[in-house]
Amino acid sequence: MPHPSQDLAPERSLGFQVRRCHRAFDRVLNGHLAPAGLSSGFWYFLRALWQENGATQKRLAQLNNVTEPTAVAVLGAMERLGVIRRERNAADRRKVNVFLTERGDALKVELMPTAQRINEIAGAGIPAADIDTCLSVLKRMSENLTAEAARLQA
Amino acid sequence: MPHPSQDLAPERSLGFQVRRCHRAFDRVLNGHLAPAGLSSGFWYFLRALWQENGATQKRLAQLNNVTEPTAVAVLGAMERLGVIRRERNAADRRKVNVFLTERGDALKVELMPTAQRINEIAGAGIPAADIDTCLSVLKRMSENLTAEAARLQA
DNA sequence: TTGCAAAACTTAGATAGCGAAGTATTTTAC
DNA sequence: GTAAAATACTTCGCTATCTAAGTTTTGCAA
Repeated sequence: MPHPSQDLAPERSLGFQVRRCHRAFDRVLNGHLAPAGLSSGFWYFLRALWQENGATQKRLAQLNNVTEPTAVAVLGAMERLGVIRRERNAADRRKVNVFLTERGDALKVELMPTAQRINEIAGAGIPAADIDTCLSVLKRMSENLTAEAARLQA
Repeated sequence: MPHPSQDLAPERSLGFQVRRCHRAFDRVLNGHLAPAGLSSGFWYFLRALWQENGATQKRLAQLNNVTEPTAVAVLGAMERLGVIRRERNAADRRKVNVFLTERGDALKVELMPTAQRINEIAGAGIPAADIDTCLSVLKRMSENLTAEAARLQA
């Protein structure tokens, strides 16, 4: 029987620490993006588009690990701001392809160094091997939990 | 000079993997709580109250790593649902102490095993030593980023 | 002792995320 | 060749989160 206090210790809880770390990343990302008039939600879609310009909304949602309604909302805001352009696919009219505008493309040069800097700040003073371990644990946990979410759905 | 594709690889990005993992945790937590009529936002406040029943809202926000307006919103919903009770502090009338109701207290028995189960699912197949490393890296990153957020503020 | 600063909470308005349900288009199956 | 199923997107309504600004209460200092 574990000691009662262990049951509750958030320090030892993966869920708690992941959430806490996510909130910290999000705050810093927003803090760096706000001066440019951007919000953290844009970042992940921009990165996906720098890799796959012209991707469909569904594809972008997948790359980004968000649902389609979220993608619709964020991409709508991005379109209104003029960083992307949406184009109905001629061959399959169910699809919408998303393209960066000139302005959206230009943000890459501006934002990539910022993102790298944030990752550097986050990892400051941590051995590279430990960071690699952490990355692979996070990846495996995401997979485990995604499988569980699918199981719950069914 | 790193290879261009490395710049963008989300797999290697701490921010990306933390966010992805957080979303996965949140989905599974919601999936387990929804049948009980609860949402994931309640969980962290309930756990804090199981440890410090009667804490002030400010204290709960700190334990939970959220801002005070967030605490107000979530605790308001919890009060409407009848799992907590708010009481103006007599000695210092600026403070509001938050207490679990009988119902809120009873949720502990129901929910703690669920939370432990979710952490077990997340960590399935991962060596304990790697999980410990991950936990300490996450903690350190949170600290690094919180310091940076404070620096940005100033 | 009064007046100003700090503390704790609240309100207002915004963004990001979700599930459920709806629409239009394409594919599949008979 | 048409009906049903699947796909891609959208809409709707909700929760959680933030920042900025406002209120009330307390404490400190001239």
